[in-house]
Amino acid sequence: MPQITLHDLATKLNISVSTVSKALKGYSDVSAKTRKAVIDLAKELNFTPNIVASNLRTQQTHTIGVIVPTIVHHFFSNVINGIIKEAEKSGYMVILLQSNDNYELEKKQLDLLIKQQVDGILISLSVETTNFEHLEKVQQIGIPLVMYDKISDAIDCSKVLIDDKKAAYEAVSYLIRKGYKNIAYFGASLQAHNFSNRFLGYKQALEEFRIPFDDSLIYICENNDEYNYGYNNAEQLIKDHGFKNVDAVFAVTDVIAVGVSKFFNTHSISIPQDIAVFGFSNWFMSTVVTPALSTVNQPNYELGKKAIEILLEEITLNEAKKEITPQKIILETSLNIREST
Amino acid sequence: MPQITLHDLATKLNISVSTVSKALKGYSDVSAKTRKAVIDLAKELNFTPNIVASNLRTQQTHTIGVIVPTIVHHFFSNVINGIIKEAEKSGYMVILLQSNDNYELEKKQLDLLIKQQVDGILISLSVETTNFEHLEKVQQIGIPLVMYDKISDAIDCSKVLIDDKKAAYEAVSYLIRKGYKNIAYFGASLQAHNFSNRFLGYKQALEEFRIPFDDSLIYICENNDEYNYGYNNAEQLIKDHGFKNVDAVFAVTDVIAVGVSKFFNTHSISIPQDIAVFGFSNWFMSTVVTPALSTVNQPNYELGKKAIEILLEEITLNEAKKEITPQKIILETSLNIREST
DNA sequence: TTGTATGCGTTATCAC
DNA sequence: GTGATAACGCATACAA
Repeated sequence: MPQITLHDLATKLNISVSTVSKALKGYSDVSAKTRKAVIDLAKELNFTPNIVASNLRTQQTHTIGVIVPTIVHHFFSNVINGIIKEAEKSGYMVILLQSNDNYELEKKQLDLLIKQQVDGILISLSVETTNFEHLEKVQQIGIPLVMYDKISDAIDCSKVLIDDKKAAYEAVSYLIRKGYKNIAYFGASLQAHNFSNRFLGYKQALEEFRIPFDDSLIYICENNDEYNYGYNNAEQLIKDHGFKNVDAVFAVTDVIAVGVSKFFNTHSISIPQDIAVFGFSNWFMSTVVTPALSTVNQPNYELGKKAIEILLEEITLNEAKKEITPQKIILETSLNIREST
Repeated sequence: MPQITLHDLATKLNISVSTVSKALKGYSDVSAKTRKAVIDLAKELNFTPNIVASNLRTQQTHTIGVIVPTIVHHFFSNVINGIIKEAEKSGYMVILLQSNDNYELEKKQLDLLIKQQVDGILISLSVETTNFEHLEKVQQIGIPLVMYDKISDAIDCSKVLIDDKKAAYEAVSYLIRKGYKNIAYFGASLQAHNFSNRFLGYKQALEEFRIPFDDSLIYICENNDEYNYGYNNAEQLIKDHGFKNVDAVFAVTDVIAVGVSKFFNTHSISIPQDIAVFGFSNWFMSTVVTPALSTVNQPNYELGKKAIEILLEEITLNEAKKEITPQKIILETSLNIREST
């Protein structure tokens, strides 16, 4: 099944390849008659241009690379969904790579994308990433780069994210206003930009309401097993403080919060009467668990969509050799108050 | 930042482009000395071959296309994960597309992948797909095609899947042996290959144990809102039969089962004392809900991994102009018995 | 308005 | 062992 080429069309019509090319690309300097002839024949023979040849010629691949720490994750899979759908609308294909939150892998994958000559790159950083040379390299080569969710201020590029600090602040403030005073913080690695900001939001709320910060109420999960971390540390929390001296848990992810709830549920500690639980992310499951989880509603599909939109704009600018002005987009979050608080 | 080319290396070394190319590709007819010189210089200048030019020349893109009905789904995101990780190991990049269970979109996306000249395609069919010309087209063009999970026997290509009928049969048999007799079936669209087979498995188990099939115990969800379907039809089930005349629910997905459980939990129907609940797929959440859900354990990462392995084999055969013999791989499932039965 | 010539960077064939 | 040359298919500056 040999593919039809411009050359084939040209010989059949007894005209030159360049005229055929121009006709198909709608250039003005082709007579209406020949244009029609070319287009008709192309349709008849089901001609599709060889995209690889075109790529070589134009130095564009109409392909973008996306790096994500984990695919199997309600938040990220929604982001990916947003990215892919929008990209397709604009005729771009998405190459998806998973860094596994591993710095070395992330670095290697950026190199792969560079070699692949993608037109642009979207990345959410691995937790481990503290060195940014690999990202600078992308920029030096001149490939538009946009970060989403897990970003770093060390790199001057466009970013799409939420205000983690503010979101956490609002959640914890809500708890305090509701009368909760001894609020445990169930966090994840402070090395990660998002989580350290959520921690700051927690502290800010305490400060503002003049509640002393109590270090013994802080629990940090350093690995990825959030559910069990939530479950086990809920147990530890009760051991450490008894359930009379703690009246709420603010968890930085819904999965942690669900783990916490599971422990309380199976140990006759009632939510929210004995202890309230607040999550983060509005995962589908948070409505499903009993009692339904109060949580921070975080836009995920929207985030992916916005990120790719900006990237595509920058790709366009880049191809027109115009200056790119990095922008930082902060998407709105809100609180979903349900039964657990 | 102009990329280094073979030509650059050649002029710097005062040798020809073809020699440089051969040296880098390890051809035997290059003296050890020049080979070393070339390789050293390439390393020094950080030369990376232009992959697009190479693609044009070799007619391979080292890219594979993956079509999935839904990305945001615990099962599929795990499959995707398996695919991507394995592909990367072999130096292949994955272009991911979501059909949204829409036939027209699926067709369009296959065309996109053809145009993109991917070396192979992995597809899980949309529920709507009953016409298979678009898949035949892929085969005619000569692009290796492998189906996973949602397959069709109408196309003669390799397939990787589980035995849905057997899995359902085993689950329902287990329930019957445990003493449950009035087992409701909570299914999804019978148009889908998987679900119709699960239904057959259900019926087979009843037959074998001489339990009469009761049409009024069959509930089918035609849309995608599985959770609410489970919840609402649990309600309907109780209305229709009362909870004395039904003692178990076999749901064809965990999400449905979780919806069912939620209804029972919030209406003082105890699981499994009043009614048992069995799910399908071993979603992470099935361990988390209370009571923990018994379910069919379905390999997901493995399925993706196996599918891409076969595809890569076929790509290799294809490039060597060798015959491809389609194979059908059935992966093993098992039962995870937990608290809900 | 149309055609010619050239280049994108790599690879493969075939002389030398 | 090395190099000149063509080819992959398309796009464009320039000539006619």
